Amino acid sequence: MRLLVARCSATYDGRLSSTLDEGVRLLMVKADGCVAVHADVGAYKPLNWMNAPNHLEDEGGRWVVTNPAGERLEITIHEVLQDVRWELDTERGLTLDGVERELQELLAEHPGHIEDGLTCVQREFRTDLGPVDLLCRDRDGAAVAVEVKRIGEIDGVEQLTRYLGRMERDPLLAPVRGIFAATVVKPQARVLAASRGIGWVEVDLEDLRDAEPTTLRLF
Amino acid sequence: MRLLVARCSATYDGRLSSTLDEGVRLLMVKADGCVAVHADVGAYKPLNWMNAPNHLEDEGGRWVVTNPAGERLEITIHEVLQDVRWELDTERGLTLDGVERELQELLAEHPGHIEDGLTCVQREFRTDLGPVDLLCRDRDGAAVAVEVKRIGEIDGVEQLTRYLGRMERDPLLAPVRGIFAATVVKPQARVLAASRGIGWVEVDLEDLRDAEPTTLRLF
DNA sequence: GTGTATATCTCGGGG
DNA sequence: CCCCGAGGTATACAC
Repeated sequence: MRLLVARCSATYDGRLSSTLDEGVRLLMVKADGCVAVHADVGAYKPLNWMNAPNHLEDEGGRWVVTNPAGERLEITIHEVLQDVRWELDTERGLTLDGVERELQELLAEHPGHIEDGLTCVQREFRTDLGPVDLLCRDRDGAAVAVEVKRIGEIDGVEQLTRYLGRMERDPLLAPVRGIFAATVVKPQARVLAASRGIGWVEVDLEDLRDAEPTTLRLF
Repeated sequence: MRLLVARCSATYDGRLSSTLDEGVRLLMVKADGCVAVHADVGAYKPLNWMNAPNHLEDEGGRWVVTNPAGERLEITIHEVLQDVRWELDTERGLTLDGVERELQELLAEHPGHIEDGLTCVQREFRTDLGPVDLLCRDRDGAAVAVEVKRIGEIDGVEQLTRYLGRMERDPLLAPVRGIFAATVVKPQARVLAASRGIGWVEVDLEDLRDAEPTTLRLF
């Protein structure tokens, strides 16, 4: 990784255009070639950047970074304050827990937390508009499509609505009810779901984690 | 900005949980207090981070970063390779052109590029599900809701559909036609729009920029 | 490669 | 403060 602290300015032309006024910034070039221009504020997002794969033309006082998509980042370097290189790890070595995936797995294991008497038939049930998170049957054997989110917002209701529209056409499934399951369901999502006859439920991640594995119940 | 190159490991607990194996990484602390752990790959996204506002407890071999939301990032530092501080600019100094905002402004100025004879009544017309980009009238005086996107994808059609549903309830507006305007309209968005009786049109940003300001046409 | 869904998204604006 | 929408979103994954 190359860390260049410099007074610089920049222009970007690609998906849109931007100009960056002269100022002291950090230019970070990673081992994979990606370039980022950081100010001393703004979370982790750089002011300008160019991801790999790209080509960096280092003309000393001017960097021209281009990529196969025809985007172009040009950095003019007015004054160099530091220019160092370090060999860092290129392995991520990062493991995540608690993303939507885990929530979906837990709910597939414990569909009763969504609705009493619900059983899970299939995860990632395919429609031609994308996969439904859970295909279930209720206590009466009727099909129930469940969309799972960590945070339940309006987009998730739209997603479920599209899937339901497709599933209704399948005589083996129809009629299909929809349930929107999330740790939090935002107000607008509740309203939209209700207006479309879609149920919604807030589930507790800790409760799910603490729940007995269903397989053990057989013993 | 503090730039610490170190062999370190980390754990994060907050919106989710993660563990980061030991490795050589860059720890970046910006003037606003935000912390980021960068590997030598992965575009501009850090492996771990904690945005401002937060509190950094630097115990030398261990950093504990906490924030008001109760999130916690703990970094164990096994070996320091570099530890420097620089005063960088905290102004962004960045200007963008060609974002959706500009497209919306240009189309409000030149609604004829959307449909012949169209006039713009209002920008950001409020419905209780959010603002419609442009409220227009066609040559016959009928209301037309226009949703503007740089890239026209399926979500934009869903958005416009929601707004239309609300606007249809307003006797002063109904009936309301919908038009989806974007520099590019993706195939699936075209299909969905068509299936809902929503028109779509691809507009050329360069043409719009080159178009005479309508105010000048009066002279 | 396109299309779709997720993200500790980030960021900005409006009520 | 939350809610909502845009983003050069980035990123992973399926087809």
